[in-house]
Amino acid sequence: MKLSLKVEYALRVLAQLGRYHGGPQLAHIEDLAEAEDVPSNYLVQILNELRNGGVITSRRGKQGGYALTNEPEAVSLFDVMRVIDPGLFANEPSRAGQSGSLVAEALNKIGASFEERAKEISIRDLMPRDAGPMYYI
Amino acid sequence: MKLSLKVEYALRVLAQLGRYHGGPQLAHIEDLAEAEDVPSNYLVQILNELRNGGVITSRRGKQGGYALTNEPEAVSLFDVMRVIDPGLFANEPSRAGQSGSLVAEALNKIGASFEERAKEISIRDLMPRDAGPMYYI
DNA sequence: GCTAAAGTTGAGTTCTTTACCCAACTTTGG
DNA sequence: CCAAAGTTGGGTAAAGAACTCAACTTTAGC
Repeated sequence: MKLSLKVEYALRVLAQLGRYHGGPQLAHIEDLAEAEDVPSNYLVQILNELRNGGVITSRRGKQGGYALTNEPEAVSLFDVMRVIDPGLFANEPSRAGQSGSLVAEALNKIGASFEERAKEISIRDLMPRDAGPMYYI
Repeated sequence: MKLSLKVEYALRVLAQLGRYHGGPQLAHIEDLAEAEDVPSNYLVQILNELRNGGVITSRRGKQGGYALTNEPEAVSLFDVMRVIDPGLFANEPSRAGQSGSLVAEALNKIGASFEERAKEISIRDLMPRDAGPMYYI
């Protein structure tokens, strides 16, 4: 399942934001980058897309940072992938050639079950079970 | 489900070879390319990989051509994808970062159901139901 | 109001992969 | 022997992936 690094990065970072969820502090780019081992310069782009996609919110300035928009259990991997890698779900296979339509139909079936599965897993599932919300005192 | 054109081409051509299956004639590159609307220069490569992967057999010289190695119902889309686009199933997601392993686990689950579905569909499913074997008299 | 710490924006870069093309070679039936 | 087929290996243009960088804006707190 050739998924892009970008998607992996996004999911790891969202899992990390999940740990911050419920706590009083916003997460900083540099902290996220370090905790999840993602190049911070690249992470900037990813966080931007997640914000434009409504998955996270941000605050500028001192005491700024990032947070999940919704509860971790309300955000599926599908939601994230749709924002980060839209081509993953958008593109229809071509129906050219004599067998084009039957092939397209078969590939769509596979794609549908992929999509379905991605909808069943949430950001909550990427967080350690035992950990409650993280408070930094 | 971002699948490569190459995979689509391969499936269309195999569907076409399915139509030849049971008949006395071998399929020629040019005929396959035209029937399934695949660039013949590129198709050469694809057929080569399918042969090296054991999915099809070939004969050289005059009266040469290509044919399926096995019955169409015995070849799954998974078998084809594994040969044409090995990276699709081979690569493990990285476990770096604090959330790496949970993310990898989740992505593997999605990958597994993708793989499973691909195994359930065969070349036979890409052929028109009503058509028996094609005989060219 | 300054200032330093944050996020914001947009452009640029390097590397790999994809989707091809082409020419020279080998095999084989008639 | 020769023409029609597959075989092999090289090459290439365009796109995408994975970053990097610099200049800008916002905001808390003194």
